[in-house]
Amino acid sequence: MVDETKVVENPITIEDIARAADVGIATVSRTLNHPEIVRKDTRDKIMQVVHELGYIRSGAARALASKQTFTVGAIIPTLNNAIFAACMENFERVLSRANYTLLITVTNFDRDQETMQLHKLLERGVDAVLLIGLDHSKKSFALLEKSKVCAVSIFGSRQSGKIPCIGFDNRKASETIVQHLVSLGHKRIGMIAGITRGNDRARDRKKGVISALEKNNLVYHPSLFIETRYSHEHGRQAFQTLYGQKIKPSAIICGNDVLAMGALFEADAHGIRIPDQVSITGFDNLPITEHLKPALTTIDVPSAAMGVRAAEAIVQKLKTGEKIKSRLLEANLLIRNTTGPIKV
Amino acid sequence: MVDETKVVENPITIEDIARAADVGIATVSRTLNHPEIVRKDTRDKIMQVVHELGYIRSGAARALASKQTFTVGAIIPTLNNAIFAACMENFERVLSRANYTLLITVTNFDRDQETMQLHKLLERGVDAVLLIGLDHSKKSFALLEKSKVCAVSIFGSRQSGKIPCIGFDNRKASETIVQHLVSLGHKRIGMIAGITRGNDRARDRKKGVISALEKNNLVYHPSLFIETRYSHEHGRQAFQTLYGQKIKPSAIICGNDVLAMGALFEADAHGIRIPDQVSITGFDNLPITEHLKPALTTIDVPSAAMGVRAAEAIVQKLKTGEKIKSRLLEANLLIRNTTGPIKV
DNA sequence: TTGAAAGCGCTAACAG
DNA sequence: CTGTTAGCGCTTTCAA
Repeated sequence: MVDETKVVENPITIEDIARAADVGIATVSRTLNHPEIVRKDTRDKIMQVVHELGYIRSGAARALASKQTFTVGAIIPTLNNAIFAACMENFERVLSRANYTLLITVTNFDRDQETMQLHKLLERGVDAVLLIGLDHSKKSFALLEKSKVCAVSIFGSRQSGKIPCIGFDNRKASETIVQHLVSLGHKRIGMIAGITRGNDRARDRKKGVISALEKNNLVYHPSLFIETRYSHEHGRQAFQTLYGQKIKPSAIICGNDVLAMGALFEADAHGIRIPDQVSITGFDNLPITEHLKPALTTIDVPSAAMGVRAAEAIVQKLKTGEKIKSRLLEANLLIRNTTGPIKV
Repeated sequence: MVDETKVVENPITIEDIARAADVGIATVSRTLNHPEIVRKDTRDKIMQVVHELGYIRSGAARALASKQTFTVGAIIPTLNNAIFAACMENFERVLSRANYTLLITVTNFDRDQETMQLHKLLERGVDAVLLIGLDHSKKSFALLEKSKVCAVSIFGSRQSGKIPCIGFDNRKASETIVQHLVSLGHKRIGMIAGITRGNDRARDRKKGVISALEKNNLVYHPSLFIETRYSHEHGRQAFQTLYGQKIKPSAIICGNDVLAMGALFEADAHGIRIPDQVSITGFDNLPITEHLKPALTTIDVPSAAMGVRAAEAIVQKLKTGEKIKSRLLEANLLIRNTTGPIKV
């Protein structure tokens, strides 16, 4: 704790302002928090002093006295996927406008990590927490319940009873993909899924594919279903594995766009024509996918909307106490050029 | 402030622990902060109670009493560019391991916005601040100076005297690109630059190109230099503009990879062969660029390294008071397949 | 409208 | 090694 730099970080306090403006500290506090209940001239005088002295309020003291930090925590798997980054960007923007600051922590898809992060956020006194999906550790749920902190989940499908969820139906979206493929005549369908353990979104996407397969009386070939981490490289590798099978799938559904792009790249590298030889689908609709050639058929996940809605709901709740309602947004299939009729 | 939900957020306090463990509150505080100076059995007893009661420390009270929040703020232009997202991911990881939490705010390349965000972070009592580049408002610098908060800048080139900078030489990197192009015989070189106003990185990259052009006795055609926002769409558009000129450039240098990809997409859409008809270069080395076909020639910006180094330096400084040294990291040219010899 | 004063929950001397 | 106590800077009754 030896540190000459942190001496008197922000020496000037509300008392200094009060003294300089010749008023009581309560009045200063009031003009800062509820200007309308302070007479205009005292208020003006105070604000002038505030600016002159470059006063910066102590959030810590404020939080301690008021039990509010004007801070919201988000616990996300990673920032390395544009889908989360975009979502956070919007989430932050809305929060920021309402004067909240965003605390971000990353779990790297590890639930225990998530629990620890949640604990830390709670210590920091966040007024609300944003979580991804519904798959959380018992301890996390216990913490949420005990702390009674305002919590919202996004990206998830189910209307979990535990915390309100502003998401979309991952499973249904997957089924839409299968339906589309089936309508093109595909029968032997494979999948490059994300790791489903501890990830309800990945699991729902996979389940959706399997159930839609069965609904269409198509056989589900476990050997054509690979689970792998989200990266271009893993997508490429998985594609190679699938396409290396004696009986190749005519269509490959990918758990997200990153995986799909990996598959596309690998196909391209081997001169495999898409969609003539294999159809490929993604999931997320990353901005770049529409520019690819062929443009990726994918699910348009409402990531920005979820970020915005979640932030709005949180701000609303924090301001008025209005309960947050779960809500399912649209996630539509975008048919582009990586899927096509099966060739006989 | 009417809100039945925020009643008794975390009712249990250090006093409850002290009482339940039959010790003084100071001892509880000690076992939580400096366990080594507490006798093992009292410590154990206390920790047991802590876990039993699910005690969560009040960061606000801690901060108020100790003048430390264990919180670091980052002010970045956007999360929508993978280069920043990746950098933040690494920054957060290192901070998190040292028990710091990351506060992220986004400016959307607006300096006034940045100043406001900085002010907010300072109110929140961040122990340190991360900034992008060296181009900040006077007010921002004043705030930094006055608050004496630990600040670090990344992505910048210059060894600014104001705040330590862990970056790389944007200008030199640009010159390398020109050099490469010149060695391939290119003479008529254009550029799709980012908006340089309020953005020293974009400015340095552009300056580097211009000065290298002059060094090589090539003429700088202002009409071949476009400044535009960072997006695929703007890249495409700018490419179209440049390639629509009566005398087309034989090489186009892009201010970042997003712009370069836009150019690539647009060229592709018009059947313009890269690099046969035009050479194109990027800047950043986004993960996807190596998978593109043709793979993008670009500058390998050490974004992850900057995130890690900055976080390490901050943690070090906060722990030991050790001053943060500015440092320039390597940013090398990656010659891939979007650049080739000029055809006569 | 304003001021005085009582905490908010914790850390860090200080004394034992 | 442990307990007592004085704040940290602010919000918020409660009176005036």
